[in-house]
Amino acid sequence: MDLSRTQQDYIKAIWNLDQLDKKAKMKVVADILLVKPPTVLAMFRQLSKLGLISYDKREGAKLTVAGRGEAEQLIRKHRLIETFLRSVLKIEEPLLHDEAEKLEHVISDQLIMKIDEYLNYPSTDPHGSIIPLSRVGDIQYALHEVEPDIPFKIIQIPMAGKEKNYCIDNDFLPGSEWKIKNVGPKNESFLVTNSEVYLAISDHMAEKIKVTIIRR
Amino acid sequence: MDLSRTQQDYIKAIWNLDQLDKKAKMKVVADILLVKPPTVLAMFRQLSKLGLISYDKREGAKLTVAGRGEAEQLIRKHRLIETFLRSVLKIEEPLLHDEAEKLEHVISDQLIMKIDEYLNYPSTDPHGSIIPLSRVGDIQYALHEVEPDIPFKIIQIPMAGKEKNYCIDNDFLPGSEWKIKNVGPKNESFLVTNSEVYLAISDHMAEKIKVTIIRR
DNA sequence: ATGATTTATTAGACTAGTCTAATTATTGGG
DNA sequence: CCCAATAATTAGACTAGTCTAATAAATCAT
Repeated sequence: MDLSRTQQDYIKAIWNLDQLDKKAKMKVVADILLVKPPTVLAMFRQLSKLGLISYDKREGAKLTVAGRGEAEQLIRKHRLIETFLRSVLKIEEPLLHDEAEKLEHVISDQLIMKIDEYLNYPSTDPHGSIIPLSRVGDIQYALHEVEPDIPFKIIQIPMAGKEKNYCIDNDFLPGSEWKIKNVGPKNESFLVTNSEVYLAISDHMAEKIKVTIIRR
Repeated sequence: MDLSRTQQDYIKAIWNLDQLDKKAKMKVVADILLVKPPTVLAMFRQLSKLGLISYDKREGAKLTVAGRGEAEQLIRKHRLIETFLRSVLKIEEPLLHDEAEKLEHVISDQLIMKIDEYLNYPSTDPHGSIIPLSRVGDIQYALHEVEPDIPFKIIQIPMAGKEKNYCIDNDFLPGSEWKIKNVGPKNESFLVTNSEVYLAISDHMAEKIKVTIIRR
């Protein structure tokens, strides 16, 4: 969805309160995020408009399914980052938490995938908290965003003419599963394979092709 | 000094141009940072006011000593991060650069020290570029050499008698952090503050007091 | 050296996120 | 049940970073 750092902070605060069975009332959220109530109100309205929360004066803010998804991807990043910094660099609290708090907002899905892989897909963080699963599979990427060797499924190929025929001729079609084997030196082409054939895809095409990551 | 992410980007752009022996003209910087010239002008003025650059229409922007220090700390972080991500996670270009570009703005000095230690103090990054040395805390100045509004930490106060008591009574002690608020008309006294109290220090004392600049 | 092109500057406006001060709603204790 | 305390909301303003459109200055090519 692409939320601002600020929006992410509010979503997380609401999620955290929910975990504690507390209502995300305006005053409470304001105190947590060190802002004033009118600021929170403005942000609640913004997040409602985005379909991430519903807000009611007496119930406080509640995450929608979409909102919870966003929150859990952030929590996932936070906990993977803590696990990583702890295991590699032996970072301890409180630095551990503080750094994760900043890093979770800037580390990409791609890098988080690598970290997850490096840690061998841990299910809990250094505090024993559960690391939410990646929502990969729900998230759509353009083909050129996918890391080499990560298997993906094609969702959509909005092509026409010669390009379309090229895809059809090679069974490079929605529903089929491939992975990137190699990327050209200037990112100008992608060598993909379905473990039967190899196929070259130009950056121009790669940017338009929608895929989703496959979880095994 | 505590620059915004945006300010950091401008400082880095100017530093990079300087490395290529190119003048940091407005148009050029605008194109690099994907903004329009008036935006760059506004930022150049802001950075001049902060004492980080000097700007002249035909010469472009030039980093001051302070500005170059800031730039090099950023470059240092960038290169250490790239080295780290490469060596631990085997991240490759272009992801490597993109992530470092974001991480360098949020990773603390403390964490960078840990990374530096983990990597055993490397002198070059994966591309062979030299990693600038940390400057935090390494250069010692006499108090009277420090610029106004630059925060510093006291290292040593070789005083005795009344002068010593004056320092002790006012918590003006090694380890504490201050900055110069004002300098007397003939450089004969320095008004310093720790944002709680103000204190007058004579030039005679100022010449003996050893401090180090704090860069945050 | 002068007119055309490019670059720099000014003026004024917009957005996101924040604030304060004033007002309106809600709630909980006698 | 009423009123005082607390919470929510409105209105209006500020800052940092950005923009566009118009003007001024510099540079460059003949």
